[in-house]
Amino acid sequence: MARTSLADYPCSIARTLEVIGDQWSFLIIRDALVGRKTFTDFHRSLGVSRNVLTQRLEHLVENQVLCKQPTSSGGKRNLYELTERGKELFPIVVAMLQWGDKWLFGSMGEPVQVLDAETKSPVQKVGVIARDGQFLQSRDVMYRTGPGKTD
Amino acid sequence: MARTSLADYPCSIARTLEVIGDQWSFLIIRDALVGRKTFTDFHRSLGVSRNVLTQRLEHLVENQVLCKQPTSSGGKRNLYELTERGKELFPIVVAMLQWGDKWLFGSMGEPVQVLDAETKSPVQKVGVIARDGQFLQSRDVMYRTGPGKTD
DNA sequence: TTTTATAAGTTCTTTAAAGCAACCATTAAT
DNA sequence: ATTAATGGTTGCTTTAAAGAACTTATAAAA
Repeated sequence: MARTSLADYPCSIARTLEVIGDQWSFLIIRDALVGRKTFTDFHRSLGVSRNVLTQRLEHLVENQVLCKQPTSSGGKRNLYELTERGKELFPIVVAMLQWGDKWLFGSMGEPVQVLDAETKSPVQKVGVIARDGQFLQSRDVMYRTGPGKTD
Repeated sequence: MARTSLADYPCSIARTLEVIGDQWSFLIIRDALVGRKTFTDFHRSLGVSRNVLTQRLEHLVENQVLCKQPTSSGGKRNLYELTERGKELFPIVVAMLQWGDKWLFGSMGEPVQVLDAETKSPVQKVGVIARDGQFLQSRDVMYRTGPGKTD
């Protein structure tokens, strides 16, 4: 049967997953973050089937993560670029990258480094930081119902 | 056809997605982070079908994100708890939560707040931070091939 | 102590989606 | 003018997700 839609779950994580929570969407965003823009770029990079790629791009455009712009030359050719909303997925992508580096690449070291473009030094580890600047682990936090809680 | 396996992609993001990159795995981890441990807890919370849940739990155990412990009473009853590896997914989950709060909940405000348990104040926004402490956007970074790059 | 309920799966059927390949219409290069 | 590349679309096959029914074991209730 069809995958369950998470769009109406009263949970930001579930709703986020509804937008970007499949493998291809996520990898498209990764690709977009490093500058890929065309259908063929994505297709070659990912090895995803073309119909699925079409569908995913459409879905990301609908959800305003990407915007689709016809190229100057007109015709069918389009460019897919990250919107502001899409660009703000950046910390999630870097956090996943770092987690994979640490736990899935063992001794080889990371395949790609993320650097501050100005200073050329690697970025810090993405983490959850308290108001007072302390790094927090999952055991250091609690959860409270916020204003948008509906049920 | 079967979903393409990303396990051998030379990319930490792809490999991470192979471990946690479907909707249910992610939500299981969210649930585990807030303390849920049993099959039924997960099932009730997620509304996922039981066979799929079985499969996902197994996959997460295989990938050492969860560990499966028989309860003291013996029998079939198990507890699924996050390993260290699993707990380190915390920043990813919080980053997704915050993104969803900002972009998918509009005026209602966030449904759940994450607080520093000690001070009871909300945590900071998860972000990519440079060595010198500056918050970086996606346009502020560059990527470089690291030691683990194979092709 | 028999019945009932709950937990944790397993199995089966249906249906939707992923993968593959072939096809098509434009645009760009030769 | 011909060929190749781009950006898809269409149709087929296979797989996996959803849903419900069934199983076995433990715990609780009567």
